[in-house]
Amino acid sequence: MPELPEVETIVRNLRNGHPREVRPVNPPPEQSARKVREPRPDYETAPLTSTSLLGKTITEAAVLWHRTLAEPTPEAFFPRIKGQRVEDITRRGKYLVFHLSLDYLLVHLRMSGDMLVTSVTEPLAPHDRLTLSLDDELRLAFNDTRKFGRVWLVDNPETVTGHLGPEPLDDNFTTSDLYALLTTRKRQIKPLLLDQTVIAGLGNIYTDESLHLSKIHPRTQSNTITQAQAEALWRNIRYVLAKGIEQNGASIDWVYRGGGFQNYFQAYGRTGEPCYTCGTPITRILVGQRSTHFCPRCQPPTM
DNA sequence: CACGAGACCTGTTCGC
DNA sequence: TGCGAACAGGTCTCGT
Repeated sequence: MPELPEVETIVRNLRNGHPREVRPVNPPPEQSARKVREPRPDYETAPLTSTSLLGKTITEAAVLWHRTLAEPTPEAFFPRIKGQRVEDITRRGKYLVFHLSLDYLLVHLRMSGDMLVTSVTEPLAPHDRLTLSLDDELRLAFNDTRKFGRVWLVDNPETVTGHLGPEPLDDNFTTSDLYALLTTRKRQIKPLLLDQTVIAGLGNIYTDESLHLSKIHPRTQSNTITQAQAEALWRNIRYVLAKGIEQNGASIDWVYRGGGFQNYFQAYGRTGEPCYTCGTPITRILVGQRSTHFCPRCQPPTM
Protein backbone atom coordinates (compact mmCIF):
# COMPACT_ATOMS: atom_id res chain seq x y z
CA MET A 1 0.00 0.00 0.00
CA PRO A 2 2.20 2.58 1.03
CA GLU A 3 4.39 3.72 -1.78
CA LEU A 4 7.32 6.13 -1.70
CA PRO A 5 5.33 9.28 -0.75
CA GLU A 6 3.44 7.54 2.06
CA VAL A 7 6.64 6.05 3.48
CA GLU A 8 8.39 9.41 3.18
CA THR A 9 5.50 11.06 5.04
CA ILE A 10 5.67 8.53 7.85
CA VAL A 11 9.46 8.91 8.10
CA ARG A 12 9.22 12.70 8.28
CA ASN A 13 6.57 12.49 10.97
CA LEU A 14 8.64 10.11 13.10
CA ARG A 15 11.78 12.19 12.60
CA ASN A 16 10.34 15.68 12.91
CA GLY A 17 7.56 14.98 15.34
CA HIS A 18 4.71 16.41 13.34
CA PRO A 19 1.54 14.42 13.53
CA ARG A 20 -0.19 13.58 10.32
CA GLU A 21 -3.06 15.99 10.49
CA VAL A 22 -6.48 15.06 9.27
CA ARG A 23 -7.32 18.25 7.50
CA PRO A 24 -9.26 19.13 4.40
CA VAL A 25 -7.27 19.65 1.26
CA ASN A 26 -8.18 21.83 -1.67
CA PRO A 27 -9.23 19.58 -4.49
CA PRO A 28 -7.97 20.76 -7.85
CA PRO A 29 -10.62 22.66 -9.79
CA GLU A 30 -13.29 20.61 -11.57
CA GLN A 31 -12.10 17.43 -9.91
CA SER A 32 -14.29 15.79 -7.35
CA ALA A 33 -12.88 14.90 -3.96
CA ARG A 34 -12.71 11.19 -3.28
CA LYS A 35 -14.29 9.73 -0.22
CA VAL A 36 -12.17 9.46 2.89
CA ARG A 37 -13.82 7.48 5.61
CA GLU A 38 -13.88 8.18 9.28
CA PRO A 39 -11.01 6.76 11.33
CA ARG A 40 -11.45 3.19 12.43
CA PRO A 41 -12.36 2.83 16.11
CA ASP A 42 -9.08 1.14 17.01
CA TYR A 43 -7.14 4.14 15.80
CA GLU A 44 -9.01 6.38 18.19
CA THR A 45 -7.33 4.61 21.08
CA ALA A 46 -3.99 5.04 19.39
CA PRO A 47 -3.60 8.79 18.96
CA LEU A 48 -0.65 10.04 17.00
CA THR A 49 1.75 12.05 19.07
CA SER A 50 3.75 15.04 17.92
CA THR A 51 6.95 13.79 19.53
CA SER A 52 10.08 13.18 17.50
CA LEU A 53 11.74 9.83 18.12
CA LEU A 54 15.24 11.19 17.50
CA GLY A 55 17.48 10.79 20.51
CA LYS A 56 15.17 8.37 22.28
CA THR A 57 16.55 5.14 23.69
CA ILE A 58 14.81 1.79 23.30
CA THR A 59 13.94 0.23 26.64
CA GLU A 60 11.58 -2.61 25.71
CA ALA A 61 10.60 -4.65 22.67
CA ALA A 62 7.80 -7.10 21.96
CA VAL A 63 7.23 -9.28 18.93
CA LEU A 64 3.51 -9.97 18.79
CA TRP A 65 3.42 -11.86 15.47
CA HIS A 66 6.52 -13.98 14.94
CA ARG A 67 6.67 -13.78 11.14
CA THR A 68 6.83 -9.97 11.28
CA LEU A 69 10.45 -10.13 12.42
CA ALA A 70 12.55 -11.25 9.47
CA GLU A 71 15.88 -10.97 11.26
CA PRO A 72 17.24 -11.83 13.82
CA THR A 73 15.30 -14.43 15.82
CA PRO A 74 12.73 -13.13 18.32
CA GLU A 75 14.95 -14.34 21.18
CA ALA A 76 17.96 -12.40 19.91
CA PHE A 77 15.97 -9.28 19.07
CA PHE A 78 15.38 -7.58 22.41
CA PRO A 79 18.82 -8.22 23.96
CA ARG A 80 20.37 -6.70 20.86
CA ILE A 81 18.13 -3.63 20.41
CA LYS A 82 17.85 -2.78 24.11
CA GLY A 83 19.66 0.42 25.03
CA GLN A 84 20.21 1.55 21.45
CA ARG A 85 19.42 5.17 20.67
CA VAL A 86 17.55 6.43 17.60
CA GLU A 87 20.13 8.59 15.82
CA ASP A 88 18.25 9.21 12.58
CA ILE A 89 15.27 7.99 10.55
CA THR A 90 15.48 7.86 6.76
CA ARG A 91 13.88 6.14 3.77
CA ARG A 92 15.23 3.94 0.99
CA GLY A 93 12.64 2.93 -1.60
CA LYS A 94 9.64 1.79 0.43
CA TYR A 95 11.77 0.88 3.47
CA LEU A 96 11.90 2.91 6.65
CA VAL A 97 15.46 2.96 8.02
CA PHE A 98 16.03 3.64 11.71
CA HIS A 99 19.69 4.46 12.38
CA LEU A 100 20.39 3.16 15.87
CA SER A 101 23.54 3.48 17.98
CA LEU A 102 24.96 0.14 16.77
CA ASP A 103 22.51 -1.32 14.27
CA TYR A 104 19.88 -0.44 11.68
CA LEU A 105 16.21 -1.27 12.09
CA LEU A 106 14.48 -1.56 8.73
CA VAL A 107 10.72 -1.74 8.26
CA HIS A 108 8.75 -2.58 5.12
CA LEU A 109 5.04 -1.78 5.42
CA ARG A 110 3.95 -3.90 2.42
CA MET A 111 0.16 -3.63 1.94
CA SER A 112 -1.28 -2.59 5.27
CA GLY A 113 1.53 -1.59 7.61
CA ASP A 114 1.70 1.64 9.59
CA MET A 115 3.85 3.08 12.36
CA LEU A 116 1.95 4.42 15.35
CA VAL A 117 3.43 6.46 18.19
CA THR A 118 1.49 6.39 21.42
CA SER A 119 2.05 6.44 25.14
CA VAL A 120 2.98 3.08 26.68
CA THR A 121 -0.03 3.56 28.93
CA GLU A 122 -2.39 3.20 25.95
CA PRO A 123 -3.78 -0.27 25.24
CA LEU A 124 -2.33 -2.07 22.24
CA ALA A 125 -4.22 -1.58 19.00
CA PRO A 126 -5.83 -4.68 17.43
CA HIS A 127 -3.21 -5.26 14.75
CA ASP A 128 -0.01 -4.23 16.49
CA ARG A 129 2.62 -6.79 15.40
CA LEU A 130 5.81 -5.46 16.98
CA THR A 131 6.28 -2.75 19.58
CA LEU A 132 9.21 -0.80 20.99
CA SER A 133 9.14 1.18 24.20
CA LEU A 134 11.30 4.28 24.33
CA ASP A 135 12.19 7.06 26.75
CA ASP A 136 9.40 9.31 28.02
CA GLU A 137 6.82 6.52 28.08
CA LEU A 138 6.66 6.42 24.31
CA ARG A 139 5.62 3.38 22.33
CA LEU A 140 6.35 2.88 18.66
CA ALA A 141 4.07 0.19 17.24
CA PHE A 142 4.29 -1.50 13.88
CA ASN A 143 0.63 -2.07 13.11
CA ASP A 144 -0.15 -4.34 10.17
CA THR A 145 -3.58 -5.83 9.54
CA ARG A 146 -2.58 -8.23 6.79
CA LYS A 147 0.71 -9.40 8.37
CA PHE A 148 2.66 -8.93 5.13
CA GLY A 149 5.03 -6.35 6.59
CA ARG A 150 8.54 -7.21 7.77
CA VAL A 151 11.13 -5.83 10.20
CA TRP A 152 14.90 -6.40 10.16
CA LEU A 153 17.57 -5.53 12.73
CA VAL A 154 20.93 -5.67 10.97
CA ASP A 155 24.37 -4.11 11.21
CA ASN A 156 24.46 -3.26 7.51
CA PRO A 157 21.29 -1.90 5.87
CA GLU A 158 22.61 -2.82 2.44
CA THR A 159 21.97 -6.47 3.23
CA VAL A 160 18.27 -5.57 3.10
CA THR A 161 18.11 -2.71 0.58
CA GLY A 162 21.07 -3.63 -1.60
CA HIS A 163 18.87 -5.06 -4.36
CA LEU A 164 16.99 -1.79 -4.91
CA GLY A 165 17.24 0.31 -8.05
CA PRO A 166 17.84 4.06 -8.02
CA GLU A 167 15.80 6.61 -6.09
CA PRO A 168 13.64 8.41 -8.65
CA LEU A 169 13.76 11.72 -6.77
CA ASP A 170 17.55 11.79 -6.46
CA ASP A 171 19.24 14.71 -8.17
CA ASN A 172 21.51 12.35 -10.02
CA PHE A 173 18.68 10.24 -11.43
CA THR A 174 18.42 11.60 -14.95
CA THR A 175 16.10 11.15 -17.87
CA SER A 176 18.81 9.25 -19.71
CA ASP A 177 19.12 6.91 -16.73
CA LEU A 178 15.43 6.12 -17.09
CA TYR A 179 15.72 5.73 -20.84
CA ALA A 180 18.54 3.24 -20.32
CA LEU A 181 16.59 1.30 -17.67
CA LEU A 182 13.68 0.94 -20.10
CA THR A 183 15.49 0.19 -23.32
CA THR A 184 17.98 -2.33 -21.97
CA ARG A 185 15.02 -4.57 -21.06
CA LYS A 186 12.15 -5.97 -23.08
CA ARG A 187 9.24 -6.01 -20.69
CA GLN A 188 5.79 -4.50 -20.30
CA ILE A 189 6.41 -1.03 -18.95
CA LYS A 190 4.07 -1.13 -15.97
CA PRO A 191 5.46 -4.28 -14.31
CA LEU A 192 8.92 -2.92 -15.08
CA LEU A 193 8.22 0.31 -13.18
CA LEU A 194 6.82 -1.73 -10.29
CA ASP A 195 10.02 -3.79 -10.13
CA GLN A 196 11.94 -2.37 -7.18
CA THR A 197 15.26 -3.66 -8.46
CA VAL A 198 14.82 -1.43 -11.53
CA ILE A 199 13.58 1.74 -9.82
CA ALA A 200 12.73 2.06 -6.13
CA GLY A 201 9.54 3.39 -4.63
CA LEU A 202 6.82 3.23 -7.28
CA GLY A 203 3.68 1.21 -6.54
CA ASN A 204 0.35 0.70 -8.24
CA ILE A 205 -1.03 4.21 -7.72
CA TYR A 206 1.94 6.31 -8.74
CA THR A 207 2.74 4.03 -11.69
CA ASP A 208 -0.76 4.36 -13.14
CA GLU A 209 -0.68 8.13 -12.60
CA SER A 210 2.76 8.51 -14.17
CA LEU A 211 1.86 6.49 -17.25
CA HIS A 212 -1.41 8.34 -17.67
CA LEU A 213 0.21 11.77 -17.52
CA SER A 214 2.83 10.53 -19.96
CA LYS A 215 0.19 9.13 -22.35
CA ILE A 216 1.87 5.73 -22.38
CA HIS A 217 -0.14 2.50 -22.52
CA PRO A 218 0.73 0.30 -19.50
CA ARG A 219 1.48 -2.73 -21.70
CA THR A 220 3.95 -0.90 -23.94
CA GLN A 221 7.16 -2.86 -24.48
CA SER A 222 9.84 -1.01 -22.57
CA ASN A 223 12.40 -1.23 -25.37
CA THR A 224 10.07 0.59 -27.78
CA ILE A 225 9.84 3.72 -25.63
CA THR A 226 11.18 6.76 -27.43
CA GLN A 227 13.59 9.26 -26.00
CA ALA A 228 10.77 11.84 -25.82
CA GLN A 229 8.46 9.39 -24.03
CA ALA A 230 11.18 8.56 -21.53
CA GLU A 231 11.69 12.24 -20.88
CA ALA A 232 7.96 12.77 -20.26
CA LEU A 233 7.82 9.71 -18.04
CA TRP A 234 10.85 10.85 -16.04
CA ARG A 235 9.24 14.24 -15.48
CA ASN A 236 5.85 12.77 -14.55
CA ILE A 237 7.23 10.13 -12.19
CA ARG A 238 9.02 12.88 -10.30
CA TYR A 239 5.98 15.12 -10.48
CA VAL A 240 3.51 12.62 -9.00
CA LEU A 241 5.95 11.50 -6.29
CA ALA A 242 6.72 15.09 -5.29
CA LYS A 243 3.04 15.99 -5.36
CA GLY A 244 2.27 12.90 -3.29
CA ILE A 245 4.83 13.93 -0.68
CA GLU A 246 3.54 17.49 -0.69
CA GLN A 247 0.07 16.08 -0.02
CA ASN A 248 1.31 13.74 2.75
CA GLY A 249 0.55 10.72 0.60
CA ALA A 250 -2.75 9.28 -0.55
CA SER A 251 -5.49 8.15 1.83
CA ILE A 252 -7.87 5.49 0.60
CA ASP A 253 -10.33 3.65 2.76
CA TRP A 254 -8.95 3.54 6.28
CA VAL A 255 -5.27 3.58 5.56
CA TYR A 256 -3.03 6.61 5.91
CA ARG A 257 -5.44 9.20 7.08
CA GLY A 258 -4.36 12.73 6.49
CA GLY A 259 -3.07 12.35 2.98
CA GLY A 260 -4.54 14.43 0.18
CA PHE A 261 -3.13 12.95 -3.00
CA GLN A 262 -6.30 10.92 -3.63
CA ASN A 263 -7.88 14.23 -4.62
CA TYR A 264 -5.43 14.46 -7.50
CA PHE A 265 -5.90 11.00 -8.98
CA GLN A 266 -6.47 11.20 -12.73
CA ALA A 267 -6.50 7.46 -13.48
CA TYR A 268 -6.09 5.26 -10.38
CA GLY A 269 -9.44 4.15 -8.99
CA ARG A 270 -11.40 6.15 -11.56
CA THR A 271 -12.78 3.20 -13.56
CA GLY A 272 -15.74 4.34 -15.63
CA GLU A 273 -15.24 8.01 -14.82
CA PRO A 274 -14.38 10.43 -17.64
CA CYS A 275 -10.75 11.15 -18.44
CA TYR A 276 -10.03 14.75 -17.45
CA THR A 277 -8.28 15.28 -20.77
CA CYS A 278 -10.66 13.72 -23.33
CA GLY A 279 -13.77 12.54 -21.51
CA THR A 280 -13.34 8.88 -22.46
CA PRO A 281 -14.17 6.58 -19.53
CA ILE A 282 -11.11 5.37 -17.62
CA THR A 283 -10.68 1.64 -18.19
CA ARG A 284 -9.51 -1.01 -15.74
CA ILE A 285 -7.48 -3.96 -17.00
CA LEU A 286 -5.09 -6.45 -15.44
CA VAL A 287 -1.40 -6.03 -16.21
CA GLY A 288 1.02 -8.34 -14.48
CA GLN A 289 -1.83 -9.42 -12.19
CA ARG A 290 -2.26 -5.85 -10.95
CA SER A 291 -5.32 -3.70 -11.37
CA THR A 292 -4.42 -1.05 -13.93
CA HIS A 293 -6.29 2.15 -14.74
CA PHE A 294 -5.75 4.11 -17.94
CA CYS A 295 -7.44 6.15 -20.64
CA PRO A 296 -7.80 4.05 -23.79
CA ARG A 297 -7.84 7.18 -25.95
CA CYS A 298 -4.99 9.20 -24.39
CA GLN A 299 -2.90 6.05 -23.84
CA PRO A 300 -3.35 4.01 -27.00
CA PRO A 301 -1.48 0.74 -27.40
CA THR A 302 1.60 1.08 -29.59
CA MET A 303 1.36 -1.17 -32.61
C1' DC B 1 15.10 -13.43 -19.30
C1' DA B 2 10.05 -12.49 -19.17
C1' DC B 3 5.74 -13.70 -17.40
C1' DG B 4 1.78 -15.88 -15.16
C1' DA B 5 0.02 -18.33 -11.15
C1' DG B 6 -0.06 -19.00 -6.45
C1' DA B 7 1.19 -17.84 -1.73
C1' DC B 8 1.22 -14.90 2.21
C1' DC B 9 -3.07 -12.51 5.35
C1' DT B 10 -7.27 -9.85 6.99
C1' DG B 11 -10.99 -6.98 6.14
C1' DT B 12 -14.41 -4.49 3.29
C1' DT B 13 -17.33 -4.06 -0.62
C1' DC B 14 -19.85 -5.97 -4.45
C1' DG B 15 -23.27 -8.70 -6.75
C1' DC B 16 -26.90 -11.84 -6.85
C1' DT C 1 -30.77 -9.55 4.57
C1' DG C 2 -27.35 -13.00 3.62
C1' DC C 3 -23.44 -15.03 1.73
C1' DG C 4 -19.75 -16.06 -1.26
C1' DA C 5 -16.84 -13.73 -4.57
C1' DA C 6 -13.90 -10.10 -5.65
C1' DC C 7 -10.74 -6.90 -4.33
C1' DA C 8 -6.97 -4.11 -1.66
C1' DG C 9 -1.32 0.55 -1.56
C1' DG C 10 3.48 -5.44 -2.08
C1' DT C 11 6.71 -8.91 -2.82
C1' DC C 12 8.42 -13.65 -3.12
C1' DT C 13 8.88 -18.22 -5.26
C1' DC C 14 8.05 -21.54 -8.63
C1' DG C 15 7.08 -23.34 -13.24
C1' DT C 16 6.98 -22.59 -18.25
